[in-house]
Amino acid sequence: MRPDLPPLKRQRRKDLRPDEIISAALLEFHEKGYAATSMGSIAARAKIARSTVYLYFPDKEALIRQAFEDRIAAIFDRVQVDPVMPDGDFEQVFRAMLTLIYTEMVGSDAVVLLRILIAEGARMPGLAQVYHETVLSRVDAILGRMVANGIRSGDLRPEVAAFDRKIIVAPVLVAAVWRLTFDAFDPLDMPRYIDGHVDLLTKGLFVRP
Amino acid sequence: MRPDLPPLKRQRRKDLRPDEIISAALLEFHEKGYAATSMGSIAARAKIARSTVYLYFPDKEALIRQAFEDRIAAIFDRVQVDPVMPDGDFEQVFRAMLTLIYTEMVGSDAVVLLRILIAEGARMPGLAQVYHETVLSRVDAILGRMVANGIRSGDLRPEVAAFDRKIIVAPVLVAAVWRLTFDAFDPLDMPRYIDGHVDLLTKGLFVRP
DNA sequence: TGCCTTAATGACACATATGTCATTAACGGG
DNA sequence: CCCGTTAATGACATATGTGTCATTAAGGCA
Repeated sequence: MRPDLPPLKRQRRKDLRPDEIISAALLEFHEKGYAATSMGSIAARAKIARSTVYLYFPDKEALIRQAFEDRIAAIFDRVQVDPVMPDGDFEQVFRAMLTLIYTEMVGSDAVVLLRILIAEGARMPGLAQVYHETVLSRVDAILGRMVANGIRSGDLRPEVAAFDRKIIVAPVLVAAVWRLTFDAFDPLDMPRYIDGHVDLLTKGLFVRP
Repeated sequence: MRPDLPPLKRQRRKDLRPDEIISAALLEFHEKGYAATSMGSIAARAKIARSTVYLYFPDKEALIRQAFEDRIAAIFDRVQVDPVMPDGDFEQVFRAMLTLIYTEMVGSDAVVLLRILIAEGARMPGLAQVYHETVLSRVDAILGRMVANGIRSGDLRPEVAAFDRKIIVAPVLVAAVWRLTFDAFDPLDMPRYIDGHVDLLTKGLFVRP
């Protein structure tokens, strides 16, 4: 807890408010869950009056909506800037891609969004659809291109083209969920986990017949 | 909506109440989520007065606790009765095991429990721990034995022993989450999904070098 | 049949959340 | 420096939920 910073000017403050509120909200959501979080506790966390929140967001759903848009956009910005996909060995390509997804998704504070999506997605179809369009289908498209390249270059088995590609990245989601739910009493060894994931992808479980 | 059945006797009714209430609760949880569901709506769904619920469960958490115990036990009962694990081809073993898990977990109405666990697990450590002990570690142990057998028989690569075995079944969890959240506008082709999963496990993505 | 046990109910007191609005006071321009 | 603008506030009216308890009535039993 750092000491109070010198107060900002009024106009500047107003510009920053929405983001301050969203950050406070995400912390609250993380601790209590979306449904169980009240506008009051969000305001308290942001150190403003409850009614002030309503100056910026009509209600809690608008708030979570904005949070999704902002944070997802931020992730894609970061990834876009730094698309380190080595050209060479296909195993390296997979490892790089997965490591990127692991750190961006599992590491960042945006995991809360994933939990909210799973918990409330069915009740907020808009959210689920936006997430599907902006994240999942994009990731799937990228994976699709990678797989196509791999098959063309002869590195990947042609049958892989028929895969539901969710299978390929499924362990990432499980890692995220695990950290949210079970990490306290059964922590995940991330490097080992990633190694296993890459190894499974490249070689499968079986000895060559 | 079937017509009202003849009312049961008083004593018999009392015995059945807890289960009736749990069923009603699971339906409500499914529709509105755990946190957003009130005791009132559960009672309404079960067609009893709200105060009657308190006759059987002290509060909502006790209710969800009981629901977990009952339904998980039921699943294990069903599986125990019918442990069809073919001895022969190891690919068949995996396919049988995965199909069983897929139908029991993804198919059954107990998926709601998974969603609740993800959504509220961090706030209800008891739940998460019970689930971890009764389901996850058991499944992991079974998988561990299968893998050990496979390595001994020479079917599986020895490196697989070092895997975090969550990786092997991760696609199951993703399928469950997908159906809860995105199935409405991007339905999952389950047979194709399972095929892909088995194929990935047995052969990996790569052509043999 | 008619009493007695007890499952079930409805009402009460209390707590917490929401959304609105008149009022306040901090800033920034003239 | 002071006044007008407006970001921020606190209080109000309303709604929804919780847990308890005295009362009711359904049904088992003599």
